Amino acid sequence: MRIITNNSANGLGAETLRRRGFRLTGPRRLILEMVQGTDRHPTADWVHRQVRRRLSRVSLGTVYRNLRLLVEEGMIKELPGIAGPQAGAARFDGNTTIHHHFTCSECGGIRDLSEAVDRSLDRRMAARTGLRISHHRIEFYGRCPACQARQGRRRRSRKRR
Amino acid sequence: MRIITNNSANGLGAETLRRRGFRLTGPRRLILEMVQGTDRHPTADWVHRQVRRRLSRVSLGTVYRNLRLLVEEGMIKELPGIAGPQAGAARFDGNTTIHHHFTCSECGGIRDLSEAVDRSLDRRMAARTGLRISHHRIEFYGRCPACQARQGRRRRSRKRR
DNA sequence: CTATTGTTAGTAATGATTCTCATTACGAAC
DNA sequence: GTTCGTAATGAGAATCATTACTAACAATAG
Ligand SMILES: [Mn+2]
Ligand SMILES: [Mn+2]
Ligand SMILES: [Zn+2]
Ligand SMILES: [Zn+2]
Repeated sequence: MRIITNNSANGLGAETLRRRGFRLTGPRRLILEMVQGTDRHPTADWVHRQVRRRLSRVSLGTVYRNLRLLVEEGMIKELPGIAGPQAGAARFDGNTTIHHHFTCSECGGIRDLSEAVDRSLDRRMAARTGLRISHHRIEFYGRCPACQARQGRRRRSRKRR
Repeated sequence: MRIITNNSANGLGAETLRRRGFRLTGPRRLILEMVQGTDRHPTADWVHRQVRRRLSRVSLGTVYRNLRLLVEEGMIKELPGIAGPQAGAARFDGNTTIHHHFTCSECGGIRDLSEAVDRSLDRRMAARTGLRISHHRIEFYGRCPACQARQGRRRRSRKRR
């Protein structure tokens, strides 16, 4: 067979790739694994650094190219810009289920919130406005525990993303 | 007096400027007016084009500088990245009240939603997660009436922002 | 008047992302 | 296994949005 044998965990992944005739190449598999294997909603740059630890020759262009491809295939998602420090860089999410986020307005860290999504909100809003709504996402903001710990001082300390 | 005489409508504006010792200069006033005078959540580039119709020599740098300043002063807000086409450019909002948005996933247009904001959601979420939440914003997605009109065909037609 | 501070236009510099192109890896068919 | 068409990649140029820097000017304080 010409595609992957393992990776059966994320069934959709391999299946989608096969259907579209894509190969799960070395770089591509690593990129997918990195995004799926973390909950930090990484930037392309972070993924690149991680991938290079295993395949040192992978280029940043390949990382972008494949991230976009994987998003298109629905295997990962892209998080529309986040407020706060470190804005301006795309972030990716291996968790493709619908869920909301908490963003620390100080360090820019993003956490998944497991609370259920209220589909009825879409219906109600649609009814009131006449708009056709496909979905919604809620972004919560505040300071994360870590940032609350190191009180006031040392604010503005941008942390690597 | 050394500041503005009119512009009393958006009281906070003039007041804030005076307090901080800022002047409401020509370029600055126009930039503020442009953002406050539209509901299209414009990009810096759009504001620049508008301002130039009145003061043709205003530079893009000045627009950015003042947009950031006005955001810092709380006179306008910046919308953290929006999904869909035309992502990647900051958007500004003259409506400083807390409100939610509807974004057309096809043309990228953004509409204000006047529905009330549920502050209790913050409290409930905070209680459940232990996070300290300052606020939240909800982004609804779908296709706007206009995009629904010109059906299927002519999709992917990026429109100027 | 003179020093200080606020503002600006113009332009160079950045950071993130996309594009281009020559090269390589694969898989299917001889 | 050699050949051939296509997918995928690395390297670097190009593009876009944004910021930084600079020199000149204007308003204000003393
Ligand atoms: Mn997530
Ligand atoms: Mn708005
Ligand atoms: Zn934090
Ligand atoms: Zn639309």
